Amino acid sequence: MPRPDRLLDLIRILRDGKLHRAVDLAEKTGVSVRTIWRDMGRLQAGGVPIEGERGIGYMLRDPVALPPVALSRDEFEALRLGLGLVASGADQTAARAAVSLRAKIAAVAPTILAEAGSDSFVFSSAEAARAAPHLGLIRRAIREHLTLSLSYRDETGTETQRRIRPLQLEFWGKVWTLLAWCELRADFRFFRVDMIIALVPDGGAFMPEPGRTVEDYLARLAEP
Amino acid sequence: MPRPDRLLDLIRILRDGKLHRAVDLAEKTGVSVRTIWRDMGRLQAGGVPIEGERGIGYMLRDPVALPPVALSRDEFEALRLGLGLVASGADQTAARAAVSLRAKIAAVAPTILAEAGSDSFVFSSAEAARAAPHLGLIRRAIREHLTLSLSYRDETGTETQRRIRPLQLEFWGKVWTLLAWCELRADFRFFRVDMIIALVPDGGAFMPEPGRTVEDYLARLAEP
DNA sequence: GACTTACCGACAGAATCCTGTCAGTTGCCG
DNA sequence: CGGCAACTGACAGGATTCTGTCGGTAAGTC
Repeated sequence: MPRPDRLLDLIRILRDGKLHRAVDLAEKTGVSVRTIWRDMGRLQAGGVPIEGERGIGYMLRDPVALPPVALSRDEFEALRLGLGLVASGADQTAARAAVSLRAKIAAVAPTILAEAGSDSFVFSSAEAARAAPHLGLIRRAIREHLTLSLSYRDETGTETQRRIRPLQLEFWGKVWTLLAWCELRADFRFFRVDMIIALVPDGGAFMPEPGRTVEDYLARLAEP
Repeated sequence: MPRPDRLLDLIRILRDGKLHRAVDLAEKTGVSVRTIWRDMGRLQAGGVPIEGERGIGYMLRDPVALPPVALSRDEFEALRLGLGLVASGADQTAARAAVSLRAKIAAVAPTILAEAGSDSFVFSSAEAARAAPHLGLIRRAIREHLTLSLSYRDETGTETQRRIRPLQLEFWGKVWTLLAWCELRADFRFFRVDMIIALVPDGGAFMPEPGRTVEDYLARLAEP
């Protein structure tokens, strides 16, 4: 298994919030304990809040990432105006939060925009931008157990058509991935949402079946 | 020059908005044209909006990145409340923008948060979070030509103290970098803002000097 | 103090990536 | 149609990264 895939699987395993020993993670992923230590170092350096303790093991503190949004100048002004209104409102908690958020937004506004006078922001991640049009449908399909017809271009450029049962959306700080049961391959598959060419409901729905749910996938990761 | 550094320099060169031929970029960076084509493919795959045209050359469409912000649940609610107020206000332009932004934010809210009920967002980029405390001071120093005393840990873990003249902040979708004139080395240097240990005004200021400005640095990149 | 587990650097070998070269195709412009 | 320049795949060689092994330290728990 290539390293990038293993790193993602390690995060998925750790997301259960439980304690894990390196020796167990090594066994699950088929590498040595030394490599797991290197991997953990790599993930921690990359910002994943993993806590390791000698004599104890590893645990993941719950990370939640808000992907960046694209704002037009009007939207940005509306945001500032709205926060101004809340900041001067009667609700003290909301007012303090609005002040705090306004300060944070001011702190991160991009230098290029501020100085170049550009009229619009763009996604910091092109992948998140490309994924955005599909997220709503995917969420609804997951919620309502709808099957979707997917036109997909994988990383080698190969295009395929398939019918999928969407199970779980994940955001990795830059790209969205969709865990789905793929009927073409009769197995779980991960799809980069930004690499979806077309995605439409195909009129079908599915009942969660034993062996084909998120829990089944995670159980597969969890088994020795 | 290692590839990652070359990729950043290519972006810096292309940011002038002018047309560039691969053969010229190759000459500037000391690699073959084939490598420049590979580099361009890599940058485009990574979301940098470079346009290449046969018989013409390369040009960069202006990218602007809004880095993600950290929001507490209260802040997120204040944001939604504020946008709600603006959306129902008299200013039609602001109202439409608020509606639009609210939809965008709803579209990108992370799955984990929405479903897990977590109480806080975190930066999607740990580097951006670590950089945040320094950005305000750096911007002011750039604007007001203040010298700063910098305590810095480089990528090998080595700590140094230096006096710098901040010139330009750049955001690369995950990390902030600061271009400065470094008085210790008497040359331009790039600093990862998230790797700054401490940064304080040292009471000094500087007048822009020939040979030590952003324009001088860019001119150095631009020369054959 | 023993046990448990994280963590590290050094080394050798395997695997992967990068680069330059080469021959070729593709598309824009005049 | 020719000139220009982007763009591609294949190949060989060099550079870099990854991995496992080994001997070791550090820290938490009981």
